[in-house]
Amino acid sequence: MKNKAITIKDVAKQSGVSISTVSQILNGKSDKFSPVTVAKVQQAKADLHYEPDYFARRMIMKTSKTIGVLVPDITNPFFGELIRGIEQVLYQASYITMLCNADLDETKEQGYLAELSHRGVDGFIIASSAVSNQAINDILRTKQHPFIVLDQKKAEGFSDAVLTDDFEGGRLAATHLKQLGHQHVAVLMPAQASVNVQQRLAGFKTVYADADIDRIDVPLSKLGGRQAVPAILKTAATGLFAINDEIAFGLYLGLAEAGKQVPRDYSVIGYDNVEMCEYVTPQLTTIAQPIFELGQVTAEILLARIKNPDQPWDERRLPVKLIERKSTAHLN
Amino acid sequence: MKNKAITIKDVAKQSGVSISTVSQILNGKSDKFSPVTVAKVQQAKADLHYEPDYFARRMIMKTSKTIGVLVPDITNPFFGELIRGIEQVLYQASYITMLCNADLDETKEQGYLAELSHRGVDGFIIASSAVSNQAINDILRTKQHPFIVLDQKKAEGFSDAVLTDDFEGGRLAATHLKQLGHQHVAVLMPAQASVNVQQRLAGFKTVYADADIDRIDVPLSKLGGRQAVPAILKTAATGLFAINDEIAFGLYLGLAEAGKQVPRDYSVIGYDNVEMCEYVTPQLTTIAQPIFELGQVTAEILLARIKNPDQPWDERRLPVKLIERKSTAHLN
DNA sequence: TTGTTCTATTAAAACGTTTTCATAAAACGT
DNA sequence: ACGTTTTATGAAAACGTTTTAATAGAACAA
Repeated sequence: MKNKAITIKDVAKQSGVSISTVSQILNGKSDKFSPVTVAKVQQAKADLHYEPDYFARRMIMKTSKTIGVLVPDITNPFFGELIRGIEQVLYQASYITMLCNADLDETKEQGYLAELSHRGVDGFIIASSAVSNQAINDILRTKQHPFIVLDQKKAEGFSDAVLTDDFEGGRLAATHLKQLGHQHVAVLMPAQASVNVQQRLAGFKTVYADADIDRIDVPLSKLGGRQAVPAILKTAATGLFAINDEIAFGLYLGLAEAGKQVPRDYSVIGYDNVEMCEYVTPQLTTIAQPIFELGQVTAEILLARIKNPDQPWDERRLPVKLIERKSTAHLN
Repeated sequence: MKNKAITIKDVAKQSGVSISTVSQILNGKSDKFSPVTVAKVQQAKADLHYEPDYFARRMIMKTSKTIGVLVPDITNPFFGELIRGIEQVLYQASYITMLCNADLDETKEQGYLAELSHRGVDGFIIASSAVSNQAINDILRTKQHPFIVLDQKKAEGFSDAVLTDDFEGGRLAATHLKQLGHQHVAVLMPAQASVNVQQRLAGFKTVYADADIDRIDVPLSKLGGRQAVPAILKTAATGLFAINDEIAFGLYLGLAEAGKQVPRDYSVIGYDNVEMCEYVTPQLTTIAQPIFELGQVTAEILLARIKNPDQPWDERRLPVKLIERKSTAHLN
């Protein structure tokens, strides 16, 4: 770590000029200096393999070229894909991604948020629904950190937002099920869901009456879906709307364990269109979000805000579509 | 970002003591000062919500309480689980994880490595097999960064290492297939595989003769497995050893597309025991690595090395076991 | 009393940069 | 030839900490 680190002073000495000359030349102000001086400095830099000290530099610059990204569950491939999108544009803008996995633990999430703030990241992307508005206000808003939170309907116009058309997604899922003749359906989602998930339900309800919907509380995981099956069997539902694909995968196993077949006994439709949907049997019908693009757009908006903090709030809404595969069928 | 940031100077002024007094009290040297002074400082700190500037502090301390983690493909649930393990112990030691996703791109990987080094992370965990020894030497070894690379048989004893018993894993897979009566088998793995993958093959070969093995080159992805199926059909193999679960999942789809059934027509066995194995139909027989634990141990070893840079090299080998499920069956 | 050891505190140096402002030399205009 | 602008460079201030060494006073020992 401390292999007698070489500093700007060494470069200055080696090239026979002053420290400030070196600094300026190395920071793009070369045209203010004579070509020969510039050359000497470049040479010395190369010879010594000099790299400016990150911390010293940032102490003055007040910018770290780093974005903090907070996800709730890195194990969920949805977030994997999202991160890929985010990272792609961040990388090109030569920002580095500081990824933190809250692991569905709110305390941990708060801790990371504080820690990231503390470390002076230039901006935040929060893909975690557990984080409270309280925390956002305390840590981000008051410190005037640029940030953007995903999966969250912006209640008030005090931030940028990128969201997918969750309402339409819910509606799409419902009409598909209805068209297949399912009179009674169950929707599987967490008890206290994030706003975007609630939107899906709202859209769903434009098609099915409350009386025809059984809501079943499940955590957003495969295990959640699997364990929900006994509850499902008690209902009259034949169509199952899993609020994300993970739950749907769990349903597959739970249903199989109960001796039920998809789509003969139950039609199931997921949400997200994770890559795995295509590889599971039967292939999962689902509502596709443009996950990778979602990540890209999010990063772009954040970068834009950092560059120009005073621009008007931006809101981007991404489309959603039904992908019909083999897990839904006509009721007979 | 710069809401007239409050510095240690403000705290000093407010509590009527000197800067250095504040600094020392806030850094655990409280017992050198009178209780009343300590109280005043604590109070002022609380009142002002003072937090020491990260960069100023690190400039002197030369330690960032940060570990850089490099993974090749964040989309692969194996790495998701691995990261969870790593992060769990790092978090408890109040280190923060700086996660970078190389996205199977070697250039990007190098770039991240350099950038992380540049930013003075305290140590590296490299779970990426693409990174060359060349790069490791250039960036890590010469700068004396503590690091540990996973998925890599340590060729020379110049670093810590944690590895799973890949050789045994391969052997286990092979004997299972053999016991089921499969005379001819195919193994699916990348053309130039990392050392750990090669070990799996080596173990596999202790059971099957070269003549009975068809090696098929595939990338380590679902798509890879799927596209390998035509090649498989041309061989006499009835048992399929996918070098990781992702490939196996791909196989499922590819086989189905070719009108073949698992395990009736082909027995397939995977590697890793990713959570999804259980949720896929038929459930995937696989070689289980203790993924989460692997992450934990890795982080622990790295932390130990950071704390005590001169301790002898540590090498940990984790066990592996066969998980028999529904994707393998007796040949008839 | 007087020298000596503690005790509580602080001034100042250091960390490695960037940036601002001053300055000497050179070029220019008349 | 003389004042004025331009050009090339460097000295020093700043960034916000931690750490080291110094200091004044109190407590103590003889």
